[in-house]
Amino acid sequence: MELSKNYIPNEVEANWYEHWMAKGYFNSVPDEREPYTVVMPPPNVTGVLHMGHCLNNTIQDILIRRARMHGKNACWVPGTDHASIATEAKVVAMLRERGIAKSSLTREEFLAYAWEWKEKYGGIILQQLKKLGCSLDWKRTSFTMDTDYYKSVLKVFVDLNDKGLIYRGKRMVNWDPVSQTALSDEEVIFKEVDSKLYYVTYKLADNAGEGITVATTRPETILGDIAICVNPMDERYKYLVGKHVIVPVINRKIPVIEDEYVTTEFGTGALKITPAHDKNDNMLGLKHNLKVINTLDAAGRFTAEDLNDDNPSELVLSYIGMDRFALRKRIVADIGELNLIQKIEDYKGQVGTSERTGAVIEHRLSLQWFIDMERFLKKNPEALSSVIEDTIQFHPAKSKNTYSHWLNNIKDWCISRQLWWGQRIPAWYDAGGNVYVAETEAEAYAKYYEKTGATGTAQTGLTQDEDVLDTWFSSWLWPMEVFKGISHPGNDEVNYYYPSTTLVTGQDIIFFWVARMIMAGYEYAGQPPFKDVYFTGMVRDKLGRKMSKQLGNSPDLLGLIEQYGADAVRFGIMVSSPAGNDLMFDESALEQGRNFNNKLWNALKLVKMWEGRMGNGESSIDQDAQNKIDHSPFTIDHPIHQFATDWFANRMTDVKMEVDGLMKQFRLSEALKTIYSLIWDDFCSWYLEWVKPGFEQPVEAAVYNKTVEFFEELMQLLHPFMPFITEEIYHLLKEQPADLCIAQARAFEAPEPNILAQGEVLKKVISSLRDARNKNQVKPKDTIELHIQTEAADAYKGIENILSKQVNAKSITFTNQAVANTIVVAVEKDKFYIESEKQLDSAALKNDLLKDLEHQQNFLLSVRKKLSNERFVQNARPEVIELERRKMVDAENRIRTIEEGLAGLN
RNA sequence: GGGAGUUUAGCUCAGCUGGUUCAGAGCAUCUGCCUUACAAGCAGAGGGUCGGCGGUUCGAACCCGUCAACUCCCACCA
Repeated sequence: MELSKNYIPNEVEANWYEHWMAKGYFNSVPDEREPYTVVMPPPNVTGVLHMGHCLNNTIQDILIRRARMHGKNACWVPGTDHASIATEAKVVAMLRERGIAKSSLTREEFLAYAWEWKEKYGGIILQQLKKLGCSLDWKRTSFTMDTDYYKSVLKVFVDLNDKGLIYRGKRMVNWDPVSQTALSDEEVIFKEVDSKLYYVTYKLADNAGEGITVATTRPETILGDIAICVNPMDERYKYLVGKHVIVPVINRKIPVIEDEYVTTEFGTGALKITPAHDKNDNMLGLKHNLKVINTLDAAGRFTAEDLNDDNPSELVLSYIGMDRFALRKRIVADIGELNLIQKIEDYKGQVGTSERTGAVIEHRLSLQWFIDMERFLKKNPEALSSVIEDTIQFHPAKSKNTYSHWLNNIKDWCISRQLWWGQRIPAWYDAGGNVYVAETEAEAYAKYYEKTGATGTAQTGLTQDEDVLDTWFSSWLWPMEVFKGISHPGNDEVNYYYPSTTLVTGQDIIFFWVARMIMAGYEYAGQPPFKDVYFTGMVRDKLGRKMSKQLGNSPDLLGLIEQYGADAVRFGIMVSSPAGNDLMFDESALEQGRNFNNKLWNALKLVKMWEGRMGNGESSIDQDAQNKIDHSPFTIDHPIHQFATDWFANRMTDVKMEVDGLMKQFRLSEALKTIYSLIWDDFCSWYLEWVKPGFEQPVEAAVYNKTVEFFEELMQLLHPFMPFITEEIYHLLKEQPADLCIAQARAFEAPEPNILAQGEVLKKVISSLRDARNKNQVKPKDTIELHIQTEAADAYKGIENILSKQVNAKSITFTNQAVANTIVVAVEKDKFYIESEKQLDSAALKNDLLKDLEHQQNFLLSVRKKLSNERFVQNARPEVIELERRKMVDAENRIRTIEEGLAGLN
């Protein structure tokens, strides 16, 4: 079979994915094996695959594939989140494009459009994950508005309500005037903006010649002012307390009150109170029993509905319908006309914006549903302790701080949203305003009848709450409800798969999602939803900037997969991905991945070449010796390739152990790098070169078989990271009884340290000799004669053939003394003399040796100094001292060698 | 304002319990090679006062103090 020059991923990848799917490898059903469960953080149903998803899902796939290959029943559940605000916004935009206003539709009509949209575009992102190779159990694909899921959300709402953990109340909430809904505190993002601080004077009601000046960033709210507040300690304003002032433009008469809340240092020390539009003002308003005058409607436009008592002027009436920002400008101008603006300062302030729409949020007094978080936590103290005590392990652990800080300062969770797309709140109201919370309308009526004594079947008299629930109020049930643990509690699936094993998610949703899943887990399952949480950082561009549409710096992931192959993309993102830290994405990492693919491909080509010309002679590998604990391969009696195969077998085991350790610690990036280096350096650069037969020479059958076996194992080790090419090579290597995807890792014994050490010495000897050749301009093609001065000549005879091949020596001889006019190389205690036909530049050689000599002498000096330090000898551990002694001896030997070399140079 | 983190080669980062010749890797750079698996490659090399200062210790990239720079999270002094 002819293999192409380079590896071409595209076709291979699609075929393998199809094959795996056809074989049903990704489908999990409960069995006697230990489960390894991962629930995918459900992306927004409207989402498109981006680098963050790529990182996140690659990590999950690595964990899942590795678990699948290590005897676990691996189950990775895909799905999407209905994302009420984001999706509703998209649907509204789509309707607008079609010339349809949301307001012209009924709820049912709108939802029909929304579902239509969902069916059409929802789940594109899941399809894209297939391109990345994600081994998801597609049969389990879930959606947070699936019928059962929907019911489970209502069930939880009703349950929490029955338990008294939910309440409805008129509170100041974060209001998004664009999507016109309330938001939870977590959905508000504060941004620093340049704004102005306006100093506005309010004249005294009984003395227009005098006034009090306040500083405000929001002059448009002046029309809702109900008091001026000063600090009781503030001598400047003492005399004004109790008097009245006139609100500019609206001419409302309001009192000057006092409260310690006011800071004397800020602005003028006088604060205007607008209880309808500011959280703190609202708090003060409640405290001082002030009236609330609302001046903005749901869309953030001026409304005069509350101003009837003020007999608003034509001017004020002309503001009606004006947007808050336009109104600000207008009012500043109008107050300016009245000469009541003292000054305007530049001011940097924090402004809350909506996480979903970016709109500047308003504070708005409205009737909303809340969860009483403090009580919830009191009932479920494990939500905090499990993380602190590592029942749930966070990786990196530093996230524990963030987590516990949030829980310790928890605020009530506003769970109602003034939207249509989502789970409609299962609360019904009668004409008297009484509320009936029930899972179904029928049950609500039952309660209604019971309470009111009304009879009949006519089911009228109740109206359902118009609002839906916060998206996170459904996703916090995700790890349970994907196995129907809420809708069908105690079923076999949830019993088997829950708690899930590992959650992989972004640091940014630790409060939104992770914390709440943990809380729900304890409340509804009495168990944490997962054992480990791996937090990924944010993917940034190579300049460290966030990826954003505006900057145009977010790469087209599918394009990258097309260009480099999915394996290369996976490699690229993982190799540059330190756990828990942000990742600077650089396309050059993908190139590295592609090059790695190619390297693997070429190693395959080499091995396949041997297949055709395998020697039929006696094996030079003693198969039995592989199993014996006889690791003195430097011995002459051993066949010529014994050392190479023995060494690599041990080296591979060594790496497997290391990788096991790294994976346990979730150090995936390092695990990958370790495997990469095992394959590229140890396998390709060393092992294959060592056993590679000369040009057109046959290869020993035993070496060939060993090599194929090694190659298979390497593919197995790498498969979770780069599933496609490994499966491809695995099958091209030889006829396989099964697929790599489900191949089970073999048990292995700890490697033999001696042979590993010998391998390292051999590498070092080869590198040093090559370096010496290089430095002395001995061309690669020029052969040399190598003389070795060693006490272990026998040992070198076992690897003579490797050595001579690797340094292009036509002869190797052993000697007891320095060889004149040669290049001297010292490795450990052994000396190597390179004899070459090339004229040696003895001056340069001498120079190099002198430099080395100086370095060694300095080193020796420092070691001797250390050893002569009594306190060191007294305090240091014996092995440390022994080590220093050895260093000293080594250095002395080297110095002697160098001196001999110098002498030989005449 | 509070808290957490980071600072090691030109860049991105490892460096776990203070002690191997420990100052590392990848990328980039330089030198030499089109050597029949691979130029998307091979063989080598150079490059760092481990942010500054002080301390603990026989010994510090690592522990402590302090200063500096940067990052993130939390918190609406209008």
